[in-house]
Amino acid sequence: MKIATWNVNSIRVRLPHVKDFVHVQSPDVLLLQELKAQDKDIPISDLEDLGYNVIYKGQKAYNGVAILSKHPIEDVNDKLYSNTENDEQARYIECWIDAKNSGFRIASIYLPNGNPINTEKFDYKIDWMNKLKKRSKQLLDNEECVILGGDFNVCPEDRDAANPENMRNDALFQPESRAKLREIINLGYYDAWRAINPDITEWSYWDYGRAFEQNKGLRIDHFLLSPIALDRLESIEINKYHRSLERPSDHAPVIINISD
DNA sequence: ATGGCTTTCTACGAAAGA
Repeated sequence: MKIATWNVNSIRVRLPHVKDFVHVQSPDVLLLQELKAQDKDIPISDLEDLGYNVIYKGQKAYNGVAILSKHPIEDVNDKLYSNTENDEQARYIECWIDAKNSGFRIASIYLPNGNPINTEKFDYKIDWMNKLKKRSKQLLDNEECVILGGDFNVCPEDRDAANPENMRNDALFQPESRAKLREIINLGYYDAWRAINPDITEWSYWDYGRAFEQNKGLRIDHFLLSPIALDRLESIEINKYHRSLERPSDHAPVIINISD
C-alpha cells in the first residue's frame, strides 16, 4: 500500500505534475494540500479520470485539501471527515479508507504557516494546532491504524533545516510550534521519517529561487503514524523528481509504503 | 534572512506563502 502527501501550491497550475506523478508512482492514496481553488475550480474529473475516488475541501484563493484513493472512501459525510472545530479555513480533511482487512483512517493536513511571529497569524497557528491535538487524541482512542499526513509547517528540530540560524524568528521554528507538534506526537504518534531514518535528514521543501539547486531546504511535510500504523510501516521516501522539473511546486511529495 | 519567487484575486499592486 503506497501513500503519498504533496503540497502542490495550486492544483490548477500543478495538474500536469500531479498526473505525471500518478503515472510514475501510482500511489494507492494521495493527500494533496494548498489546492488554492474553491470547490468549483478543483479539477475533480481530471483526478477521478486518474482512477481515484476524491474528497476535497476547497477555498477561494488559499488553502484547500484533498484525499485521492483507489480504494473505497467511507464516511463520505461532512460531519465525519471534517475536523469541525478547524473548519474556518480549508486545511483539514479526514476519512476512512476501506482496503479489505487492512483499512485505515487518514487525514490530509495543511497546517497554518503562522508568519510573522508576534501577530494574530502565529496565534492562529497555535490555536489550530491545539484543535489538531484534540482531534489527534480522539483518533487514538479506537486503537486504529491512523495516518496523519501533510504540510505541517513545523521543523521538528534544528537538524530539519539547512540553515537553522536563519530560521530563529520563523514561525516554523518557534519553540512553541515545536512543542505543540511534540505534544501531538507524544499522545502516541510516530514521525514516520524518524522511525526509519533516526540519523538522516532530507528536505521536503525548498524556497523558489536557488534553494533547490543549492539543496538548502526544510523538512516540514510529515507522516504521523499511530502505533498500529507504525507496525505496518515498510519504507519512506521524499521524491525530488518533480521538484526538479519546470514550474514545480516548492514542496516534494513524501511517500510511504505500509503493509496490506 | 527576505520575498530576491510563485500564485491568486471583483487583479495591473497586494497578500500570502515559509
